[in-house]
Amino acid sequence: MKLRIATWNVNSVRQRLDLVKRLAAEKAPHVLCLQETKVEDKDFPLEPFVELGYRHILIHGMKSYNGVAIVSRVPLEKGGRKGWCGKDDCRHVFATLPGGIELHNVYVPSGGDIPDPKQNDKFAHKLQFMTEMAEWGAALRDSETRRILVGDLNVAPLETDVWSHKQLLKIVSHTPVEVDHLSGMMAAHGWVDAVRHFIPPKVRLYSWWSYRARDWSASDRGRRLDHIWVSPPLTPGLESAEVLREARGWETPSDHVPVILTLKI
DNA sequence: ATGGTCGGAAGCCGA
Repeated sequence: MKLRIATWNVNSVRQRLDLVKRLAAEKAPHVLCLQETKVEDKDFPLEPFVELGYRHILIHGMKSYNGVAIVSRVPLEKGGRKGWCGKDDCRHVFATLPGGIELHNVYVPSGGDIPDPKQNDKFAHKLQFMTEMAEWGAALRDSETRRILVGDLNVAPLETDVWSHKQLLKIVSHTPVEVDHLSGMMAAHGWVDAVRHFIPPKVRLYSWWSYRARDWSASDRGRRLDHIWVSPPLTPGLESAEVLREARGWETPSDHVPVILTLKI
């Protein structure tokens, strides 16, 4: 069968229900991975998702900050949550999809403003988070397991993943140390960037635009912070990938847009 | 070089 997976940092799931509905209508992903749901589990709006056919739901949220969820039209098995850096601040949920495919939905810390781990605890946390995810990925590594990692990784690794490589070298999300950590995380497990598999690295590609721009589309100062990675056994089945730029122009948008992968399983 | 805008909380913080 074909499986379509979307990842989307919604910046409050309760504020974005109409747009989730629109995404479901227009793209019909089987599985939708959300970040920054910003809601405790007891207050998560389950009903609207069930009505859209997403009956299988895994949530991991807290008050105000962070929060991740997997909602699915296909059964989810062996679901769980994982904490990183000695805390559980609701940044990782995982589940097994039909066919035994492991799916991980991750929200990497943003990292604050100052790109120096000595001066900025949030930046130190971000680097530590990626270091631990690299170790985790290395330990899991094998040649058979079909595994998918999606989420807001808060790093734009390529020069074409930002509007100006030169101007963002000292801006958190595109500093060399962050790109190194993300590359390390990728190499440790042998992850393949499923989006760049289809959209060549020379092509500019963004998934996030700041709310602060007067005209996000005209200035187009975006970054590609949202990613879908797959383990090597899944690469032969990759069919297409898309970053839904138009969603940034929807009414009361998130500052991130959905990233969608279709694969044969 | 600076400030611009969201969301959720509560009388600011994190993005």
